[in-house]
Amino acid sequence: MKAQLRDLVLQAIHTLRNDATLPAELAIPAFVIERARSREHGDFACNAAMLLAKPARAKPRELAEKLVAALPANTLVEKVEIAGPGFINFFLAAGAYHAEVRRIMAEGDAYGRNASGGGKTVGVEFVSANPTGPLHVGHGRNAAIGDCVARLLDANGWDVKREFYYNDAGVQIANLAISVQARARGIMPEDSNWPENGYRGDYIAEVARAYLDRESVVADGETVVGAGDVDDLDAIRRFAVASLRHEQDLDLQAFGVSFDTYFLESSLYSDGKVEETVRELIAHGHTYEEGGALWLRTTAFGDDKDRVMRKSDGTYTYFVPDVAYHLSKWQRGYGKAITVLGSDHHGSLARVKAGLQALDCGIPKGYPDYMLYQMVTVMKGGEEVKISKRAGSYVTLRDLIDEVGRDATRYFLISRKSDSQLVFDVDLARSQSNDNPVYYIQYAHARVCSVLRQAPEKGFTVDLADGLAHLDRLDNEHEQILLTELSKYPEQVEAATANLEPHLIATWLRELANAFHTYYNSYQFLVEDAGLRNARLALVVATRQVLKNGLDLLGLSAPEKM
RNA sequence: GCGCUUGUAGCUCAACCGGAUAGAGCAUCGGCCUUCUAAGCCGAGGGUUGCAGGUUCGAAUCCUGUCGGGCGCACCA
Repeated sequence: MKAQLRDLVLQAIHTLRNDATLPAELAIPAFVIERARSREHGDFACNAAMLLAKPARAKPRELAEKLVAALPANTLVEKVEIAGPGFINFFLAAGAYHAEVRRIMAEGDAYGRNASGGGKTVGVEFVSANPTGPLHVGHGRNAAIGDCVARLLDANGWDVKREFYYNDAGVQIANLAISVQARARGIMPEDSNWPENGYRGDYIAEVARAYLDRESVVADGETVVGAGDVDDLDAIRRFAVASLRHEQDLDLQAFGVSFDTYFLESSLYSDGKVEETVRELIAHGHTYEEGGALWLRTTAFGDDKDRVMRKSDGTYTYFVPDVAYHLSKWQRGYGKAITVLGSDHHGSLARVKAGLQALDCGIPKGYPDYMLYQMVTVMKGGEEVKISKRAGSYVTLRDLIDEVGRDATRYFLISRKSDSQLVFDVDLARSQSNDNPVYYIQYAHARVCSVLRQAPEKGFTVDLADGLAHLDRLDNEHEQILLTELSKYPEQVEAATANLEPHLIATWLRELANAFHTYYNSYQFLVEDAGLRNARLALVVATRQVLKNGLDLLGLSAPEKM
C-alpha cells in the first residue's frame, strides 16, 4: 500500500516540475508515507509538501494543494485532505482493504513475506557459548534474538545460515577438564585443594560420574565414551566437552532453536586458517614487532589502540582466530553476516572489523553486522535471583523454560529492544495463566478456531468464498480497525528486519490481538444473515492467518484451543 | 579519565531513523458473562520524555553540555 501511494506522490511531483510550479532542477526530497496516528487523519500521511516548501519557496499548505491537484486518479484512494502544517492525508477506499484480505487468504503462510533479500546468503551467528556449562539466561536472550532475526531474514527472502561458534580447546576448556578431574578424584569445591578457577556447579560432578562409569555421549554427530581414567586429562577434556555440548543441545532443543553449522575454533588452527590470516596481515604490511610480540596496526582502521596478535610466548591472542573465523564466513559466501553478542563484548567489535579491513580482500567496511544485547536480570518474589543449584553461579535457561514454559520465555526475551537491559519477572511470566502477553495473542488465535468449531454445531456452513464476495458488508468501526491492522503486517516484517528489531513484531502482534478481542466482544460472528456471517468469518480467518504468521516469526506456537 | 550504550506514567516497556493531541501492559479505581472460551472487553486517574541550551515550519527522536544507570578499556577469553 505504502509503495503505491509513494508512486502517486512521485508522479505528482514530476507533474509540478514539468509545468514549472516547482523548479525543474529540484531534487526530490526523502519524503515519507507513514501510517496516520489517528483515524481522523485518514490511513496514510505524507510530509512531501513540508519538505518541498523551503527549496520551492512556497507555503507548505499551498504546495500541498497543488500536489493534491496533480495526483493521478487511483482506485485505491477515496479522499485526500490537507491538514496541520501541510500533511497530505490519504483516506483509502474500502476496496483497498478488501483486496488485502483476499491476498491474505490466497497467500496463506506466505503472506507478509517479501523477496527483498533476493536469495542472497546471510550468516547469522548466535549463542556461540563455550561448552563449559549449561546455557544461562543471557544465552537465552541471545538465542531468542538470533533465532527471530534468522526467521525475519528468511521471511525477507534471504538464504539464512544459522551458525554456532565455540571454543573447544582454550584456557576455559582446560579449566573445565581440571574441574571434572578434581570431582572425579572426590575433591569438592569447598576443599582447599579445589582448582583455583574451577567450575563449581553440580553438573561438573555429573560429568565426572558419567566419565568414571564409562558412559557414552553424542554431540555434534560424534560419540565419545568416558575412558574412566582419572589421570588422562585429555580424555576427560574430550568427554567433558561432548557432555556439555550435548547438554546445551538439549537446552536449545527445549527452546526450539536449531543450527545449520557448529563451527569449532580448533578447526581454524587445524585447517591452517589462523596461520593464513596472520600471513595475509603481515603481507599487507599492517603488522609490526615490539617487545617480542607481533602487533596489528588496528588504529589504522578505526580501533583506539593497536592489538597484540602473537604474544611473546608464541601463542595467539583470541582475537586472531576471531578474525580468521569472520574471514571464513566471507570466504564461505556469506555476503552479509550478523553476529549476536552480549554488549559486555562490545570492545572486541572494533578490532575484529579492523582486522578484516587490514586483510584488504574486498570485505565491506561494516562487516559483520553486530547485534548487541544487554544483560538480563531475573526477578522472583521481588528479589533478584542469581543462583541455580545445577549451575551454581547463574540462572539457567532450562530453569526458566521449566518454570514458565517455552513460549513465554521466548516472548519475554524477545519483546524488548535488545540494547536495553531486561528484567525477567518470573512471577509475571508464570502467573501467566492470566497476565502473560503471549497468551493474550495466542488466545486470539484459539478464539477464531473455536468460532469455526462452533459454526457447524449451530447449523452454519463456513463459506469463505462467499465471505470474500461480501466483504463490503464489513462496515462497523471495529471491522475497519481490524482490516487496517491486518494490512500493516507486511510493513512490520520489513521494518523489523531492516532495523534488526524483532521486538517490533512482538509489540505489533499485541495490537493486532487487541483489535480482534475488541471486535469479538462487540459483535457476534455467527449471525443468521449468511452474507454478513461469511464476510465476518472471512475477516477472522484472515486474522487467524496473520496471527499465526506473526507468532511463527517469533518461534511461538499458535494453539487451536486453550 | 576515555569509549560504547541507556534514561519516557508508581513498575516493565512502545512510539514506523524529524511529524499532528507521547501510547500499551502490570498495579489502582469503576463497569460488562441466560449470546461464538471473562486467558476477554469498556471506562477513569496517572507525563515539564533526567536537566539546560541549540538546530527548524515541527524534537522523546538530531547537535552540544550536564547529571544518573549498565558495560568495556590485557601479551585473559
